[in-house]
Amino acid sequence: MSERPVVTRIAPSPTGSMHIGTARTALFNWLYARRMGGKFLLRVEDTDRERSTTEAVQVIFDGLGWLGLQPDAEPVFQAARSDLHRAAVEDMLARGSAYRCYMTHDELTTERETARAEGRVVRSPWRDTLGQPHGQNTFVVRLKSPTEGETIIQDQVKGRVSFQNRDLDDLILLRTDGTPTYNLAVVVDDHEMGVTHVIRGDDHLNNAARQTLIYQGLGWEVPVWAHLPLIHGPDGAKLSKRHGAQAVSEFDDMGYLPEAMRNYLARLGWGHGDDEIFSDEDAGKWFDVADVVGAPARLDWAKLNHINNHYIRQAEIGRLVKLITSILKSRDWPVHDGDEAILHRTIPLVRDGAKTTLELADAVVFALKRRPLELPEKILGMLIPETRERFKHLAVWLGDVEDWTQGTLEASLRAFAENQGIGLGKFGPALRGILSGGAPAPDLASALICLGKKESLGRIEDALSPGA
RNA sequence: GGUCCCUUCGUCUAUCGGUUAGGACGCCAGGUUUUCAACCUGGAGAGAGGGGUUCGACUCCCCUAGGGACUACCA
Repeated sequence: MSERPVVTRIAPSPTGSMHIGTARTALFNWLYARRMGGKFLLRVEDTDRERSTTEAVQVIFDGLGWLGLQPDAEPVFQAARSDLHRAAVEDMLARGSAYRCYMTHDELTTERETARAEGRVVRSPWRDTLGQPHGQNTFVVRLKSPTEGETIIQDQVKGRVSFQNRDLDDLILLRTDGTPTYNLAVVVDDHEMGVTHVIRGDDHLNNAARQTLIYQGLGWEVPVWAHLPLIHGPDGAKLSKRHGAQAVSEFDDMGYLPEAMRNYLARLGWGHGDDEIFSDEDAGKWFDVADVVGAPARLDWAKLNHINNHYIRQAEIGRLVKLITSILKSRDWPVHDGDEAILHRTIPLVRDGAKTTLELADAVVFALKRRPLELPEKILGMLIPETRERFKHLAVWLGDVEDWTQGTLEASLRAFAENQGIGLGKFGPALRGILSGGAPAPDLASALICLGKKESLGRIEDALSPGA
């Protein structure tokens, strides 16, 4: 289409939270820019000064940063560019593709009602009154859009979409206070920023027609459009709070890894053959907006969990140690100095079943407990005299194990069971209980490794001492 | 009301006129087993409905139904 290098952008407005749909739109823009060797830009649509606090803007930066979707240039702030927007309107006025409309609010309301009743679009009487002198000075500037013919959107996702121009009204470009409206600002900014591909939610598909008219009124080249279907909740309704999460930060809080989110979000509305788990590099090589599915996709927690589990298994242990430590601290769990080493050997042994880092944190607390452990009734109940006797032998038996490793410990435990003439099931549950204090714990050999020899024997000893 | 978009297993998708309609998640059954999980094996499960076009339609066209977006001097 265009010989220029590809430039994509994400243009969120600072609302105080970053919707997961916005995140996916950002991802697709980012991936497409990578695929085409182009640039991915960020524009903050902060023209609503009420909501656009610095905190709200920061939420966008944080969300993008967490997801690892860094823009390739400094962010652009829309509110700072109103001079540009106004200049563009002046130009349109000069070209005759825009006009001043002096309708009052009341007149507008009446016109809107009759227009609706007549099944047509709102029309301003000022549209064809050239250079009309007027007493009052309040006016808006409207786009003088064609009333015949049709406007075609060649959309990369939706295909060819046509609109009858008679159905498109003369939208307002400049308000009575002289500030630019959204549709105008978007067009001017995208043009100014050199955006070649507008990839955004399909709630803007209708706007694309109007914006095309603005481009034409300005004599500018229309960008390539790609309108992505929205993300819905598991029930098919628009994703909202009641579906569990909506904002990017919530996914972070729930223990999802950014790379898992990227992988999952990429698969939501897009596919590449049978590939399910893939790297950013692969996605960057494969992704094409033209391959995006046209229908809205539903958020599926089970699948997200599965992918997150995959990436938790892949993650570097040191990184997980940091993540888990901060989760524990946020839960007011007393993290001690030596705990980092414990986490380093515990995480690899318990991560396989963790769907989120929150679950990983749960899986790790048994190893972090301090002696003497408080044993729940259920475990105490298992410690009948016969079992206590057996654990005395076991303590000695394990005390003799020099090589405190998985294979050796497993063999040792089995040998002990055999030596006692019983099955592992006879004392395994009780042993796990006194080692973990009732908290979730992995298989016995793993649990022993997580705790280390000294701590393991200590916990057994505690359970056997009369005071326990 | 008007304009526009969407419709393959429960979910995400593959298929781009000719396939036993494939994969993944989930689910069910079995195996393994010291809890939970993980893991291994197997299984059930889909083209919204109706018309066309065609030798042949999930794929192209039309209608219906059902979802959704937009319809602000909000973005």
